[in-house]
Amino acid sequence: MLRNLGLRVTVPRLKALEYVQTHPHADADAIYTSLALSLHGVTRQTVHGIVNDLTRVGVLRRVSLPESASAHYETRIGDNHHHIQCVSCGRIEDVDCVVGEAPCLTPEDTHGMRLVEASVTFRGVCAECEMRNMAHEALQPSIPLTQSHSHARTSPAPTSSTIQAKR
Amino acid sequence: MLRNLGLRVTVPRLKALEYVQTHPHADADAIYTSLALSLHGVTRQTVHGIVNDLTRVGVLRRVSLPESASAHYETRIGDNHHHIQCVSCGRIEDVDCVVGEAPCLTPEDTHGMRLVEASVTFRGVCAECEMRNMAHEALQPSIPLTQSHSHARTSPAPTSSTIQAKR
DNA sequence: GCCTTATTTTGAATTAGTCAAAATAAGGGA
DNA sequence: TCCCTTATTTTGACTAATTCAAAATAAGGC
Repeated sequence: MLRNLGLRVTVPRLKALEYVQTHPHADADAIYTSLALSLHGVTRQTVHGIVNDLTRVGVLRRVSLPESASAHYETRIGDNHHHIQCVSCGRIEDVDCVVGEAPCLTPEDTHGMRLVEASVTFRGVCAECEMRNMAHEALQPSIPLTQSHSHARTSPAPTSSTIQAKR
Repeated sequence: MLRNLGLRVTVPRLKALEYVQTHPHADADAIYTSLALSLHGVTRQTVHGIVNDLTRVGVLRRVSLPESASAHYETRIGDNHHHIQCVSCGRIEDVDCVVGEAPCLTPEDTHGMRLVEASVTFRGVCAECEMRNMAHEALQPSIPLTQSHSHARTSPAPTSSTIQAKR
């Protein structure tokens, strides 16, 4: 499978591929953690090398989402499907098909660029986070008038750091 | 303007805002470089604090694009416009949304999530890069059969590092 | 003009990822 | 099957983007 793409078949590559197949949208760190369990010497660099190679030959697809600092990988390629991500916990799901105005997917003005791809990312709030946020709001019914970034934090706001922590 | 959003009006904030207004899609580092010219003590942390605050109150919009490691900021908010980015040089342009309001597209299956927004990102190749790439192809007409990530690089491939270098 | 407290500054840490050289191992050819 | 070439992995250092926390500063309501 890898061989006729010009890549040698190695244990780390196969394990990484298997992991992404069973864990769609895994990031490099998750793959590393998984590989480290069975192989003793693997490092993050190895994983980065692998995902870069596999992405280049088209076995993996790299997905960058606004709520995640790290790139995610998936084996489902070829169908240009999209993603929906919870802005609160970072959960990612596939979206097979979108409905809406076609013009939204064909820009009127490309500013002289040749279009390669249109990727749609939906940002949402998953049921669990919605629930959790409601509970919080019940305790803090009104929006404070003043709030700063470093002090006077209103709540343990589920920012991207929370998302990272979920890994 | 900032005052009735619960934020104090400070010189760094005003300068940062002014810079983003005149330089749409600026990233934190570009803002920092600009501020450092006129203000002597500003640091990157200050800029991050500012853009975080201004984004939170809705004066700025944070834009994360696949080809850029860093976040970009813009003052054009409220109209739900999209972006097209050159995959080669990282240049970003606005693409107007025909619908104009938040979710201009909706997924067939939201996987139980409440939809917040559909962000559409177009990836393309700008005219200049197209030109440059053609010149390169003329020199290297065929794709090598085997290629690795660390050695045997085919060309100074315009990856994201190239984009970073543009800053 | 003072005082509270939001902002900025200072300094250190974290996360994601890259680069390069040395060691290892895949797999085509003898 | 063994050897040799060279792709891949390992080792180690490094960069970029961003965050965290405590101390110093300054906005703006009184």
